[in-house]
Amino acid sequence: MVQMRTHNCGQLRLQNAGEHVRLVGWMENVREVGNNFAFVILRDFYGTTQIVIEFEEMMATIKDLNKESTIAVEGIVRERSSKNPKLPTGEIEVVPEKIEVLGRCRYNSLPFEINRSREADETARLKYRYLDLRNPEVQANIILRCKVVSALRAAMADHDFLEITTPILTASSPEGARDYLVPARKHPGMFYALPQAPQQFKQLLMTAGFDRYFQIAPCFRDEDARGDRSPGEFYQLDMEMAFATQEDVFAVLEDVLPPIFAKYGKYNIASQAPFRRIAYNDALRYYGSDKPDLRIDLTCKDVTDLFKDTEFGPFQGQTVKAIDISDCKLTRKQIEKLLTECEVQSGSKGYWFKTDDKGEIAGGIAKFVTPIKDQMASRIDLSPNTLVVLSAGEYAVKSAGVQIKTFGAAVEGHMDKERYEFCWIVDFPMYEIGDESGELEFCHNPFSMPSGGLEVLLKAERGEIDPLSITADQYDLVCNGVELSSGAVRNHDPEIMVKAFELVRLGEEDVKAKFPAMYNAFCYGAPPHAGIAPGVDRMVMLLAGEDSIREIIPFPMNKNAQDLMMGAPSEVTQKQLDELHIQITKEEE
RNA sequence: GGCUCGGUAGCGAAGCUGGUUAUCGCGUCGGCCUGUCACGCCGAAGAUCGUGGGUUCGAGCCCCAUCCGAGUCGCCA
Repeated sequence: MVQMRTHNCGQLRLQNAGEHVRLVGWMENVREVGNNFAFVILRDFYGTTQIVIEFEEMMATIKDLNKESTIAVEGIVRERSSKNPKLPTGEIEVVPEKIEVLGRCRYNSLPFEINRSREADETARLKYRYLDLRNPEVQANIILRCKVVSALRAAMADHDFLEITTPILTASSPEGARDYLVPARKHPGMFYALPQAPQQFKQLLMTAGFDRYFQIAPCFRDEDARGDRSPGEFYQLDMEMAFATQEDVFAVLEDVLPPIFAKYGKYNIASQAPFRRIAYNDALRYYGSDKPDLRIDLTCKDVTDLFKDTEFGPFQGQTVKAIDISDCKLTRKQIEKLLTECEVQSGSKGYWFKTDDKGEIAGGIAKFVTPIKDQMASRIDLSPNTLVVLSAGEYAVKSAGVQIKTFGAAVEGHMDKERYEFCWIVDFPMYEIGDESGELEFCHNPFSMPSGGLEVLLKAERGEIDPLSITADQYDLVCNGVELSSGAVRNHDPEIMVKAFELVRLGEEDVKAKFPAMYNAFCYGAPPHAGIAPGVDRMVMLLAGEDSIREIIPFPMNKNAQDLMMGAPSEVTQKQLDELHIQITKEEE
């Protein structure tokens, strides 16, 4: 009985010299040196090993093969006469007695070069993802993902969480994103939906008496993609705890995440527990964003009152925010280029001035700042060589947020990239005035417990407080400016639920109609519970230091939610459609 | 759907103010080379410049339309 292999390609060392071995793998490269002399690089999952071809007969076998064919090599391990210290197996080589072809690569030109696949056109990479993934660099991200998922599972189990799977075919939910629908064969005209998150199931598990639940949960949302958002499907570390508070949830993740970030992250410095808590309103006030990047030391200051009597048109009667950036060596041209970048992203114009070597105000809108220099200096740092970037108007806050991230990354000395900075954003508003309706609406989701419970809602109902001032026990986990996760203390009390709905002109019937299972379940005695669901893909993306979420997904779809490799979505047969009682109507031209 | 950027041999790029034979690197094929390791040297093949129309004596380059891709906004509790 012949073994497929005795060793892998990353394994052999000098002490193996003289052993008879059998290796298998892909023929990565052939370096011919002389007539009947060549080096073949054999690659498998574990590494590469050099094979020396010294005879005519074997040379013929090799020459007959295209690169990336799979072969088996049987032979003797030998100490190299010229070693390569850069390679783990660089001290040895294998002298083959027999070479066997296992899987012929039928093409002598590949859609891209394996070891440079990351530079190739993304469409080609996705279509030939199985070749792209042969690149050890690309493979490394998937390996990292596996390790991180295992570590998360182990850590959650350590904290006494049970992994419980929840249905993939479920009911369409009226809240949130667009659902993926699945026609029900046995129920003409009816549909299942793929879950946007196991939200309701996990809350029902709490109601059922499970104390700590988690799941590496697939979630499906039919929304457009982004660099950090995969279209269609993604994974969450979904968790929920019964009889728990916000701080209980924080404590679990503050315990689970830092060691994993420290061990698997590209950068090995990660903030430790407790993570900073920043109120939603403060996050906007100081960072212009509800997902601040705390690696950046810049904050924005309100200078609206200083420009009360300004002659500068764009600032007249507007909110004005300023960001002071010390020790800035950017030229005028560079500053304006960055400002333009910010404008594209935030959709509103930015302004600037700076202080020169002597601390005099110069450049940009200097003319309008000089008269109020002293007041300005009491508000922000105006020491020499400080750049001040400003934004004004309705979107001043958001614009300032973009400016902080852009200039923070561009101006030297204001951002330590090589670390992971976590923070909790807390005290989210419960309600907001809807853009379209102009009326009070839920700000995020209606499952969250309003801080202060029923009492607060009643006060708002009686007009004693502004409903917009009500906050929810809801929180986001943010890392390096990336929203990793949203969570909340849930509203487990049917009475408070109905009252919360009444404030947005809905009532008990709406709650029952929208969330029948949960509403009914909560009427049988529910535990107070809280949870969160960090995005696994985004976490791995941060750990790998990648900018595109597709780099850490084994088989990603493209921006248009197509799987180019499998050819999905695709048309189906008429028979399939008939069974599902589905008729296709052609879109009119 | 809006905006921005892009599409040039199998792959990655260059291509000036429109000018005659469209460059360069990698890969492929052939030759040389017995210690390479991103091997080296010599040579060759390989391009409807995304597509369609227009301007022009002349278009990879300018104009119009259109397709495809990426980023971003909308959207995503």
